[in-house]
Amino acid sequence: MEIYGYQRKALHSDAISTLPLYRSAPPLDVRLEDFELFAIDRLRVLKGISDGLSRGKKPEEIDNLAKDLWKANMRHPEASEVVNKDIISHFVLRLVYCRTEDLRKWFLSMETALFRYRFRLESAEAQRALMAEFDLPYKAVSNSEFESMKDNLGQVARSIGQPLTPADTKFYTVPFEEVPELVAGRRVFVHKGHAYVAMNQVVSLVATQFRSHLSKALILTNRKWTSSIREQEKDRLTPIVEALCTSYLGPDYSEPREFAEISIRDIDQIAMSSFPLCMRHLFEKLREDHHLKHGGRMQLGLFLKGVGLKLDDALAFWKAEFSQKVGAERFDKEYAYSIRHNYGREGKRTDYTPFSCQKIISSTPGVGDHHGCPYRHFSEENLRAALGKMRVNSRAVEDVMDKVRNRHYQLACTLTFEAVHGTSCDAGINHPNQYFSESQKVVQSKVSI
RNA sequence: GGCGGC
DNA sequence: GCCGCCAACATA
Ligand code: SF4
Repeated sequence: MEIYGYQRKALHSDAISTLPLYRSAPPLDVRLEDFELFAIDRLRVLKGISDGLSRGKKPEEIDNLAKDLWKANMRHPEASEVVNKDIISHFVLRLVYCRTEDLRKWFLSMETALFRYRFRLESAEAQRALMAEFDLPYKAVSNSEFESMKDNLGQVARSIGQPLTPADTKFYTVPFEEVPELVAGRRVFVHKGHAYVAMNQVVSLVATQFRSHLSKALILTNRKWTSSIREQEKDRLTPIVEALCTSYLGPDYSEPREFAEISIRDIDQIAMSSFPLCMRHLFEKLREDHHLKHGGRMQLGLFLKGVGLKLDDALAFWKAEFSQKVGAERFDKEYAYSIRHNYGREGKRTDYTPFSCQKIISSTPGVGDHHGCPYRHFSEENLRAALGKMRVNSRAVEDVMDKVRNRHYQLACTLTFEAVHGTSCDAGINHPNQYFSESQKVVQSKVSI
């Protein structure tokens, strides 16, 4: 419809698939209030996925999450309206999330994650139709062909750490020049000019397409919005869009508290994926010894507060460990007060800021202490071992050690961050909580590629 | 961990 | 032996 400057066209894939590609704008024969209701429902889904990602949930957990969220929010009493709701809600949210770089990025990631999950559920024919829409000329590998290639395919699969399971035998072929990265990385078997691409790889490629299309569309929408739509829809859509913008369901830093909550259940996953080495080490020692000395409790405790662990959860978390060592009653007596105090609930009621890198680096841990900065306070041997556990490749380890020798501990930490996440960190690391939130950003957008 | 109170 | 109170400080 010309409101969005798109032409209305039939969705080819509609006939067999319920997963739209959102390439054409929706017809507007919907009650105005439904625009908003639909959009809010979809927002709940995206927000839920976003939360799941930032809690370090694994891909299959995200799948389940997406499934539940979709079921819970995107129903419609009339079956025929389900697809409509899907499309309308998507386009309304485009208007809401097109306006800034950050909003676009968030929306893009969440929509892509959602798409990826839904794509996998489609039938083989529907998937092919969708791929055709994206000009991905893939051909399914027949059973007999698969059998004859089985050994070769299995070998490649094993070499990239994803051995074939009897259940998952879906492969596609494509002219090998279509997938240069996969070929270059030897992640696919190539035979007679054709690359044999596994289903999960196909999903990634399709998702990438989806992502890039949507990304461009969002930029376009942004322009149209500011230039014409906002004015044109002054009495209809615009108020709705504006209301949704300030909605409490927004992404990231718009809602510092509510959004960032971390629960005890997924704290281990998050520690693995996003804690800087100093905190990771404290965390592991705590789990191992069920105890930390004062300096460690301080450093880790405030950090966790900064990460979004609420007071009650913090108390439960520390108690669960400490009581194994000193007993619950002694925990209540000797440690609980101090935790509440750190959260600003006792005495002067100051909500203390977590320690910075400088503070940590200049601390002087004694024997039996586990706080401090590993780059500064670990022996070379221990540091190497620790970096190995974070799966930093040996090339990067040497770079890190080099910085350490020159006493550039924060730079060493930054290099570690970059090696672990495969992203550059131009800002540099100067606060553990900054490391954390920077890491979360990467983890979030990475999963949905 | 430090300081302080009984 | 019982207990209270304190420290911190990045940041888009
Ligand atoms: S540089 Fe900062 S964040 Fe990194 S380990 Fe040292 S103290 Fe922790």
